[in-house]
Amino acid sequence: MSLPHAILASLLEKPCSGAELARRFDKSIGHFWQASHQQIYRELGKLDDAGMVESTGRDTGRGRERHYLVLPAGRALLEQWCRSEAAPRPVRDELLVRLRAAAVLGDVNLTAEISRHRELHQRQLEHYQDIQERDFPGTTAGRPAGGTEQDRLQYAVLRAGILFEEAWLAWSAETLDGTVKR
Amino acid sequence: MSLPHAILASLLEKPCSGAELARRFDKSIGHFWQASHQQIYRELGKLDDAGMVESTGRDTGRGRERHYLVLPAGRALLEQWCRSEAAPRPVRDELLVRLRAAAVLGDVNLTAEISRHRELHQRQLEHYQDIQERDFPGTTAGRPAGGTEQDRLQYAVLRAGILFEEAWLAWSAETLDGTVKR
DNA sequence: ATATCCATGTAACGTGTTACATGATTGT
DNA sequence: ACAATCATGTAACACGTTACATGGATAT
Repeated sequence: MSLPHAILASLLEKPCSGAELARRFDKSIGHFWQASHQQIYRELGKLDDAGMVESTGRDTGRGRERHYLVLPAGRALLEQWCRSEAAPRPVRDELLVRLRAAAVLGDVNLTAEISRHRELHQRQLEHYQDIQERDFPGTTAGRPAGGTEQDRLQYAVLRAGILFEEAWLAWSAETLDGTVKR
Repeated sequence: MSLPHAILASLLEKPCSGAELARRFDKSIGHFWQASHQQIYRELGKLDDAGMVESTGRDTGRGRERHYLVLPAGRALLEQWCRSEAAPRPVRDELLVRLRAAAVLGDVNLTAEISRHRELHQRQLEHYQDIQERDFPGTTAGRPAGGTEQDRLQYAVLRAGILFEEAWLAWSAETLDGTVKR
């Protein structure tokens, strides 16, 4: 149940239209909470009905651009959610199910698929590193060169992405090493 | 779309009833692909209708135990799926959304929540390590002490869980260090 | 004017979650 | 007989995905 909150956070940072929100999602929050434009429009509608956001151009219908703005109630909701507790989601990965299935079937070789994933993760890691260079220059590992509390939080989020991709790379390296080459 | 395949793999390993499947799920495949018993019954019904599995005790209705067995068609389906390609799912983590929101709000301290997650991940890691000791004794890191291809695949799956939890621990350590203590 | 693209929106479906209901089994 | 428990199942809903439809804006 974090999509509405992710939307509120993004809108709070900068009010915008649904389409722009969808685009911005792809480039920031979407790195760890994805949503299609249909989901976003749906949630924006609900948030509007609930009085959490305000939309310019009511009753404008289809092709008309609508701008959204977070209302105080929306900010309060986000803050409350932000202070609440939630359990971490367990891992959910299809490739691991495939590995388990291959272990049962006994005659499926997953080397190529693991390599393919490895390259995808490699590319994702490079992407994150590019963002790091752009947004947090002068930082090679650990903590940012300085900056506000907000910078540190943003950096922490990016850092999580980097560490996960690195974990994937480490895993695929040792797995390819152990399952095939020997 | 991997739940039916996860079920097929688990059933192929050992035919059983829906309830037992649900229980076994919690302890093995469920570590990286969770499902409630309702989901499992639903999928078992579909797999049965599709002729992928066979169930003893047709028309037995509610409280009657039903045993399921994978049919050749089911095995073929699993094998085909196992050879297919799929993109890795991007990270999806609520805590990171919270961090982003906190960065926007500016007055929410997430230290306690991060610590709490850290402990949960620590426990999960220990759980995986217990499994490692039990199922792959004599292995401290890297690859198992020997064994069949199937052992190596199973080990790789477990290893993925371990590496992810370690990545979480590394992240939370450096984040707690960078965001608060200074 | 018409082709193209963009923003918004609808519809249908699949997957995941929560709550509850019913029939069998077991223990007392 | 009765309670407790277990296995199976239903219902309703939230979330996510895919495909498509409509209105407006832009360019030729």
